[in-house]
Amino acid sequence: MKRRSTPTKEAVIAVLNASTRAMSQEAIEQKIEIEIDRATVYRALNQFCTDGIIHKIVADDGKQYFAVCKKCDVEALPDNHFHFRCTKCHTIECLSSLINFSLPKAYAVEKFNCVLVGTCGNCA
Amino acid sequence: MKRRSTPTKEAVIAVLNASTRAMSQEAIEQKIEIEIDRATVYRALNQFCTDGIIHKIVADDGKQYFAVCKKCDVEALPDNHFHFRCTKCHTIECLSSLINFSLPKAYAVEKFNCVLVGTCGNCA
DNA sequence: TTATTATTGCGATTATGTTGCAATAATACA
DNA sequence: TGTATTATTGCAACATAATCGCAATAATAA
Ligand SMILES: [Mn+2]
Ligand SMILES: [Mn+2]
Ligand SMILES: [Zn+2]
Ligand SMILES: [Zn+2]
Repeated sequence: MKRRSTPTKEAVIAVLNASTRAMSQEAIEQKIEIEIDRATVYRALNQFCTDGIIHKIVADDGKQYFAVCKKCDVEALPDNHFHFRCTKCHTIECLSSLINFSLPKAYAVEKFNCVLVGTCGNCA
Repeated sequence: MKRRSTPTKEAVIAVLNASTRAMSQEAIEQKIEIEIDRATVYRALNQFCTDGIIHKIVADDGKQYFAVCKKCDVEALPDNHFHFRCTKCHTIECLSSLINFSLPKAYAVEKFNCVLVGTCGNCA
């Protein structure tokens, strides 16, 4: 499907680009000046995911978080890094440390969803 | 709170003990002979988690999975291992490989929620 | 300027999990 | 054994996160 540039999509990606953290739909909506419907934000986010512009993390709080994560595009597999969720300031960030793992024979990994949970440096 | 032994709780833990995989509430309910309400199953599962008998994984499909995971009780931190979710047979299993990670200064990890997603040996 | 169709807002819907409450039943103990 | 205590249960209602259908709107190409 062909893509169109719209104020909504520009606003969403602008917020993510300006953030050092992964953000939930709710957090994104709060940062955006204009009013955008929840469903529309999700549609934009899912589209960006499909297009490989951002990636999605599902955290242990059951929510989806989205991040641009500029560092990880050199990796063979997408999202091959840990994330850290701070239970105090309720943020998620992409860590630079790559994921080391070993698998039983014949297992094949396609993607990662790895979150470390605790207290971040700011909140320590 | 004092615990009581009931047919429901026995059934739930029996299913998990008999399984090599982590299971969702839905999967557990299907394995149990008797009819048990959804809320009751969740209450049993949450109680077992509180008591440290089982542990919970939130996968990238947004669902909670529960497993006994006998291997991990020697670890300092709970749940310090990867999980593997097979997108073909819709199961999650605890892997034996421990999680190696490095953190920025002053960060403190309290728990893990790490899932590798792909195709398992059976489905390869 | 016009036609095409991607995008949007809105409401409804799905999916997963939790909670309040009265009825039930497991346990302790007289 | 019989009784009191209260953990547990089933049911319905609720909560939250995310998706979907559809008609209206607007970005793009011709
Ligand atoms: Mn990331
Ligand atoms: Mn496990
Ligand atoms: Zn923090
Ligand atoms: Zn499989």
